Amino acid sequence: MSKCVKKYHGKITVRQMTMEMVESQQDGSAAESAAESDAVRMQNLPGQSQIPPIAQVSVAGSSAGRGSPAVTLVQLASGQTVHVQGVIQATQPSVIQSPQMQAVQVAPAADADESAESEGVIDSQKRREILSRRPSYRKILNELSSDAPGVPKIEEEKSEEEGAPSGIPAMGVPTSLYQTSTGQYIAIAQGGAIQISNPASDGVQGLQTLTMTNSGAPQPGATIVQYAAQTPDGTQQFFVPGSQVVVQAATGDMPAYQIRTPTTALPQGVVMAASPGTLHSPQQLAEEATRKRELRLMKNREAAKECRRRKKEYIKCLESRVAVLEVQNKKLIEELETLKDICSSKTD
DNA sequence: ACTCTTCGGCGTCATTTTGT
DNA sequence: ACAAAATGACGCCGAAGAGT
Repeated sequence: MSKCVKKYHGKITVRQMTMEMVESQQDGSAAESAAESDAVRMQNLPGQSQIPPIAQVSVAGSSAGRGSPAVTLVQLASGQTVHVQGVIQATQPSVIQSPQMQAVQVAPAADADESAESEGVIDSQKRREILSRRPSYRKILNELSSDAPGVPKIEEEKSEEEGAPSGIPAMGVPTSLYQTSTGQYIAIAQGGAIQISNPASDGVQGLQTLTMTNSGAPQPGATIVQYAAQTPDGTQQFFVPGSQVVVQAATGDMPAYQIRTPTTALPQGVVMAASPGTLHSPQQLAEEATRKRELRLMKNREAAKECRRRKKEYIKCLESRVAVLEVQNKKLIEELETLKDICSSKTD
C-alpha cells in the first residue's frame, strides 16, 4: 500500500494546490485564474462554505493570450454560454508570482484520481524532479505585499513573541539571552555575570544577577544555551557556555540559582555547548556528534514550526485573494451581461 | 461505550533555496 | 563552494465528530 494513499486522505498539500494554480496562471486571463483557483479551493478545502460557482470560465484555443486576442468562453450558472473577446484582459498580479517560477508539468486537479493511482508508480524522487520547488512562503508573500498593499508582510523576526522583554536592562555587550521554559529570562554577560529576569514582573524588580565565580575566560568555541530541562527533583537546569549548568531550585517566591558543573549524564535531549578544540577521544567525538545532531534537530524543529506558521499565513493570503477575484469575476460577468443586452438591443 | 474517519499539529529526514 | 535556513514528505498522535 502506498504511503501517500494513507497520508493524503482528504488532505491537499500546498504544493499540489499552488502548482495547479501556477499552471492555470500560465495560459489564461485573470478571470480564468480566478475560476481555476476557486475550483481548487472548492474541491480541496472542506470546511469552507460551499458557494455554488457563479460561472465557469474557460479559454477557447491554445493561442489565447499569446498575440491573438483571447476568446473566453463564459458559462453562466443558468447553463448559458457566452463567448467573450477581449473583455477580461487586465493582467492581475498573480497570487503566485515568482521570477524563478518555472513551467512544470503537473496533473491537473480534475485528474486527481488518476494521479493518485499513478503516484504509486512515480516514486518520490521522480516527483521531485518533476515538481520544481518554489521560493519560500516568506519571499512569495513579501513579493505579494509589494504588489498589493493590503497583503501583510511576513516579518523577518517575531519581535513580540521572541524578542527580549523590555524589562531587561541593557547589559555589557556582548551578552547572551536565554528564555527558560517558565518564561524567565537569563542573560549572561561577557564577564560571566548572569541576570535572571521574570517578564511578569516590572523589570527591575524581577531581576537577579549572579556571578559565575568558577568561570574563567570565555571559551572561544562555546555556543549558546540550547536546552532547559526540568529535573526529577523539581529543579530546572539551564546549560550555559563553558559546560556549566545554572540550576534553579523549585521553591516558592525566592528561587535559588546555582552554577554547577554537570557530573551526571545529561537528560534526554539535552544539548550542551562545547569547545571544539578540547576534543580528544573517540568518545568525545561521538558526544560532539551527538550534540551537533541534537542542535540540528532542535533548530529544524523550530524551523518547521515557523515554516508551518508561514504556510498557514500564505494559504490565508491565497484564500483572501480568491475571494477578491471571485468578486471581481462576478462584477465582470455582470458587466458582460449588460454589454450583451446593449448589443442585442442595438441589433434589433 | 466503542469504532471509524477526518483533521490538525508535531518531529524528523531529505532536499532545495538562500545568504555569505 | 559552503553552511544555514526553509520546505516538502512522511509517519505518528490526539482531538473531535459521526455512526453503530
